[in-house]
Amino acid sequence: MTGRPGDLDLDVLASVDHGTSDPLGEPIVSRHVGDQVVDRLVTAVALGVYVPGQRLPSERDLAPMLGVSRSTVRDALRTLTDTGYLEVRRGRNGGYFVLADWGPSSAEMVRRHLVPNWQHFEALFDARTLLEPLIASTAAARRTPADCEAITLALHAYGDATDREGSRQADERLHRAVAEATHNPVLLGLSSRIRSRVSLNLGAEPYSDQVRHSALEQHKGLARAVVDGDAASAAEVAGRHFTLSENMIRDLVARVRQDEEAG
Amino acid sequence: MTGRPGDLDLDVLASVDHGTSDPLGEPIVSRHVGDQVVDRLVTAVALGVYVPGQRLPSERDLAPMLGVSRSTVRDALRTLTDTGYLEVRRGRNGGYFVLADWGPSSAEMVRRHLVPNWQHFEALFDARTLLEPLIASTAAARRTPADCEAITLALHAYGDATDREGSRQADERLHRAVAEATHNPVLLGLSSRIRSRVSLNLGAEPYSDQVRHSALEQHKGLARAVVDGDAASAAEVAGRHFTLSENMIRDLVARVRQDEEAG
DNA sequence: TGCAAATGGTTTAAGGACTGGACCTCATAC
DNA sequence: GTATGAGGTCCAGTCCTTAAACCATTTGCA
Repeated sequence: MTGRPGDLDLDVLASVDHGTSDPLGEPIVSRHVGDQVVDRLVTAVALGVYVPGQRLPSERDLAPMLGVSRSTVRDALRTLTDTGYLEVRRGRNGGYFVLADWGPSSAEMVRRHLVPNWQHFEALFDARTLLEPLIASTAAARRTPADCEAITLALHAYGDATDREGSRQADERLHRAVAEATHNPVLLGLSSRIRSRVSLNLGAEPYSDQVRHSALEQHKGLARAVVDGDAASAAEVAGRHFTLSENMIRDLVARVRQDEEAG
Repeated sequence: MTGRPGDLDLDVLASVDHGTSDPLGEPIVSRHVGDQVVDRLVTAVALGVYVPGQRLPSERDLAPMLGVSRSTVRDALRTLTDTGYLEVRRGRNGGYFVLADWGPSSAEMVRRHLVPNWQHFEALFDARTLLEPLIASTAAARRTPADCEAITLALHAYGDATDREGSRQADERLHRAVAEATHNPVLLGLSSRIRSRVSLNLGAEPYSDQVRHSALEQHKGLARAVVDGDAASAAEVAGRHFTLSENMIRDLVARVRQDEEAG
């Protein structure tokens, strides 16, 4: 998040990575409060807390929510507006609105974010494909009746979703419900952060009726396995689910790269 | 790391946790550069990069290493000295020296850090007991000849270690070598951070000849399984290994708590 | 029709964190 | 005994952040 506008998020994994090699050695980058606000807002949108077209809370409301001054919030919102992620309207009923087009398959997005950081994403997807099965099986082993209810509700919401936005929100909600069933805050945070990292740079994963259909099936399978307490099956389904999504993104990037070489 | 001296590290998991619940809502805490320097230094010692009695690099050397000004480094070193983690000597051949006693079973340490944050540790140990088997089995599946060599060397170093400090360093090295064999930076960072979080608040895990003996056996088993490419066995050994260490710490805290109630 | 309200936009003063550099003090190796 | 390599002190300047007051624009509603 350090950097010129139009260049958000080169430090993919900054929060997940770092500390990897020896503790000294790597220079310290100061995390300005302003940058952190930008991060939070982007994450909120990435996770579907605010959907395209929706109005964010007003500057005066966000400031206390985030525990920073209004000026700082303004800076962050300004950055996001300049970058083209938000639109600002003045006057009563004005505010900052999430723009629709920082979406998924925009080839521009892929070219700007995915391709240059592809090795980060390789690592991220790989980790996800390893971690999510663990989370799923742990959830299956530990779920309570309340968890089962939440998972079931989320699953139904996913079935009911009609558009991409709805699907994304429901997807987030379901996976979150599963992660919550592990009753371990570390795993929950991990899963949540990985998911936001992914969707944050993708807007959303590739989407089509066919994809949605198989995702729905997998989600059903995942939910059932967790609710049934079948850890092995939960892990297996989760593995397939995230491998599928990994492959789709791989294809997407490959296509864009081909276009790049061709054009 | 925000806080009065003598109270380092109340935010266990801050880097592993956070982002858990909704992205807004939680107030932003500014991560001063100075605090980050403290973090790095503590981590470095926790991971055994600098051992008790050893001299840290001079202020003037640390500044460029960490990419901050000397004044900032001084602040951090000052904090650590005030807290009793470092000792400072002036004059030629002076410098900051790691003190011996912010070690392990110091009941004071346990009382001050472990007990008040016990729920964090529960979560942390739980996560570790879940994640390390995954890391071990992944390592077993992906290890290269070079990895095997590193693991074998680390194992020998562990066998050769005679004192607690040596054991700790060798332990760190072995587990790191295993994590490296996953060839996934996310997992490596995760494992590394969890380990530093643990040893950072413990100084070291409980230690005795008997413990050392069974740990050595487990380390041998782990190394063999990874080198042999036996993923299932690697996971199983890792699970037992970290469960053991979890239980030892649980006992330690239980004892201190009893003393507290009794005394 | 016009005023009140809600929202973004602007300005300013003050405090704090960091930087960078100059200079001082201390202990010891040579 | 002195040069050297450490920490200790001070300071001017920059940038970030806060806090608070006030301006400008739109819209709902009386």
